[in-house]
Amino acid sequence: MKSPNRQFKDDTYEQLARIGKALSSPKRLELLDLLCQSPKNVETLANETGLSLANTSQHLQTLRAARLVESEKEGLYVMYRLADPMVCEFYRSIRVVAEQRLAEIEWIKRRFLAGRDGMVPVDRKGLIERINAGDVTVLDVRPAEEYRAGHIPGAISVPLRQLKRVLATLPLDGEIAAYCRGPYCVLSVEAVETLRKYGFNAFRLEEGIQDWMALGFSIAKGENETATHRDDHK
Amino acid sequence: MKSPNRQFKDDTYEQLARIGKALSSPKRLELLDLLCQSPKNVETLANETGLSLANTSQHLQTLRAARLVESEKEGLYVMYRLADPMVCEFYRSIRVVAEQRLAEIEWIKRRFLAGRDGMVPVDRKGLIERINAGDVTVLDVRPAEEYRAGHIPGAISVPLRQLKRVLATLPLDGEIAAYCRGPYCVLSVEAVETLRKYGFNAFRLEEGIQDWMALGFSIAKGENETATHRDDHK
DNA sequence: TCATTATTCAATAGAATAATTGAATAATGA
DNA sequence: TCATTATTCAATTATTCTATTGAATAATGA
Repeated sequence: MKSPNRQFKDDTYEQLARIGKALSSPKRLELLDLLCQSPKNVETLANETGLSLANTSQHLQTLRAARLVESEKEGLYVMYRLADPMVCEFYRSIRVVAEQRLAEIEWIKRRFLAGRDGMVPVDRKGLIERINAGDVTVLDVRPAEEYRAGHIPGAISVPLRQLKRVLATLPLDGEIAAYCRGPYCVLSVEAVETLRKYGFNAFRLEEGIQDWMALGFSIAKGENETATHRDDHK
Repeated sequence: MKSPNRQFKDDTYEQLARIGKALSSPKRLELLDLLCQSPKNVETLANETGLSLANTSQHLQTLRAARLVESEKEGLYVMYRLADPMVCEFYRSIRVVAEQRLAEIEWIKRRFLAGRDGMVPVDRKGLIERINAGDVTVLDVRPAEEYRAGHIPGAISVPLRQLKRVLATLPLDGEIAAYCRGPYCVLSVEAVETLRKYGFNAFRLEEGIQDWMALGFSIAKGENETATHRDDHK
């Protein structure tokens, strides 16, 4: 009964909606956010998101059906990764649109940071300049694996759990910036709280590695520089 | 029971998902596509999409709830428009991701164009160059209103229904390119079919005005140049 | 004022989606 | 081979979404 024109449009927009549907669940967006950092197995993703294993698996399969992620069996684990770096850019563009259009996001952020010591709104532009100039010690407080997959050049990998252990090696006189996965990740907030408690002059860098790239800066990949850094301070 | 961290994340991704949900329905994507061309009232949108009025209204309200579109009462009509030009860019980015990731879209396109005369795969790059050089007569076959809201510089507004009426004014010896709303719009396909039937050397330009802008080219706005053009040929 | 037109609202039924549970599968190493 | 571990599958329930219908609202002009 449908005209061929109508059929063509229906079929086509139906395909576009596959992408939209994949992005219509908060948990799937969180999974994408995590996968933008580095490939991960199902259990890791389940732990990070607070979803059950079966549920995580189902969401991942939905994302895979929309061809936004791919999976590969590696030994006993199934590793999920973005199907294409463009997916990460696209996720970022949703984030940007949402932040521009939905004032609620700003409120939620404020409410969360209010009372938290990591808060203090920083002159971000100045901070980024000082970081690029190498005037600031930069800590990458994500899991080491994510650091390896890509980090801000010169940043030191200090997964949050190890922070207390390396406090002694950090400069008490200079500035310290901590960053993590991006604006919705709270690792850096906690890192800054700890650092301040111990008297460091620490700030949170809201930008994650993807934002850093989007700002046009280069990134570094590969091994943890923690050890090296520790040696420097021995 | 939830930790503040978890609550923050849940709240935030819930907001992002508002955008995703808005994009999870084929019909809403089609509505966005149409609104990227120019503001429109509910009835026009209902006719273009084949939705009932009430249903169209509901979908539009969903889009408005996600702050992707805005509405304003103008006399007896309610005009809907994009809330921000960035929404159009964002819609385009979904389209690009979908076309890159979902091979199905290419199949659907091929299936539709197979047997249609508008098909003939054109050397698009060459065509665009010739258009920019002014070597091609370019027809904008969308409704006049959309032409007014923005068109390819030098293009002539010939809404599809008026095509037969202006055939006599078109050059039989040169090339003619027809474009419309973009790759999922079939106005230009029909225009090219008609033009060829009457012996013109006509091609379809798949790019819509948004794609044209994304290619870095300028656009023109304002009045219909049809009359002027007709005068040229009198 | 009343009739007309464009749009929205409200209620409903059917379809699709998400989370949960427990069972099934597949790779690994004992 | 068997037990273990990681993941997926299948079935169920609760929830949310979509399309439809008919009534309600709001602006317009007779």
